[in-house]
Amino acid sequence: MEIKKRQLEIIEAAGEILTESGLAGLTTKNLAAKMGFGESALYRHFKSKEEIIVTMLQYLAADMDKRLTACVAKLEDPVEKLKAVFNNQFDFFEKHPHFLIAVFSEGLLEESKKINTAIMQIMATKKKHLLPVIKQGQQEGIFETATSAEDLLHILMGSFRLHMLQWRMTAFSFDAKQKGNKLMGSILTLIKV
Amino acid sequence: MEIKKRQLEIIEAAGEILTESGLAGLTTKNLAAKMGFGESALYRHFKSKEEIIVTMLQYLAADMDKRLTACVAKLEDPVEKLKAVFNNQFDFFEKHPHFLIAVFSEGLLEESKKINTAIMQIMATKKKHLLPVIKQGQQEGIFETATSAEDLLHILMGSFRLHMLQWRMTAFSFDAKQKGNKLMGSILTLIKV
DNA sequence: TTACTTTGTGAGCGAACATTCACAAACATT
DNA sequence: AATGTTTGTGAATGTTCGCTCACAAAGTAA
Repeated sequence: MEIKKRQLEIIEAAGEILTESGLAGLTTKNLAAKMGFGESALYRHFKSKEEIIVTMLQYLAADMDKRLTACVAKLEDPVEKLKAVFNNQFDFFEKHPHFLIAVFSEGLLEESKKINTAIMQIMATKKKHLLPVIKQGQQEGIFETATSAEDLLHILMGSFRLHMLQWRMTAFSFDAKQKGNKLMGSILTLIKV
Repeated sequence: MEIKKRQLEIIEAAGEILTESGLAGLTTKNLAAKMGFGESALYRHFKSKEEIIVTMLQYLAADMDKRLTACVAKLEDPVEKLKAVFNNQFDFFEKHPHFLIAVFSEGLLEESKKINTAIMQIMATKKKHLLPVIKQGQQEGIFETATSAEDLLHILMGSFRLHMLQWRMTAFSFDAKQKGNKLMGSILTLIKV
């Protein structure tokens, strides 16, 4: 799946609309207006609105996969790895807040089968990177073993998601990176033995 | 705000549609069909579709407020209080899974100002009940004080929300109450001194 | 210059949307 | 039996939706 330059621009515009006006705001009319051309031009680059959304979610999953892989590879300590992963996420969303849809894609659930699959893929990608790190930490005796690795992951991801949601709901009115790193630091302290 | 019997039936039908078909599925046509009458009859009970959604969210907030108040009142121990609160929530959503929209209402964000306000109210209600209990636990030396009460609340609520999301995304395929109580128990153990 | 591909335009399609309105049962009150 | 209120019907409203199509610039390659 290669994404062309113009396609990426459209995807970014779609993300902006979703974040600032919700799903109801994402119409072909609005999207074309934001791109500065007519509605029909959209169909030169995508064959349907559904394809635009699916491509966006797939792009986000692939991008996250790349970022998190690089993030985890260069460190040894599990705690540092986790901190690096979340810091990377905060960085990304601070730079591209319109892609917060990647975190709140539940709003798109049940729109179509393909979209559902793409949403699942994003969550699976995150899990793929974090779970091994947590298990590593448990094996090295750094993290609590009374709670399963899955539950620890659940706590981390749930807290991260709620943090991002509050950031958006307050119209990005606080420093998501600083507050987020502090929060994730607290959690890591809690789950350390 | 008094809700009539027929209005409540409509609200429940709307919740069912939202949970099983998403926001796009909630049309006046579908809603009327589920109620077994024509579209125009809806407007005997509500003056707009927006009013239906807002009333639903307000009803959920009020109902939750009542339930959680009763829940917290009859217990002393903060740990037991929290367990009771979450157990009550699991019970409610097991009985009324179509009202899961109360937890995932972010999907409705930015649909309208009134809807946004109603969503905020639901989150504020939860917070109102849980935060004092956590603070009480900290004062009594039961919960960790290295992490702020707000952060502890954040972890609890974030984990709860993700749990409910996974339950829905897997089509209610596991026992949300049993698994949820286990998860919340783990978290409570983590934050105990 | 010619020919081809890419990317745009603008009018227009049928379908679905929320909402309204004149009207009719059903029901309760007198 | 007569009257008034609730709650339904079914057709129709205008609007917006995603999408198509015949056509035209603009860019590329021979």
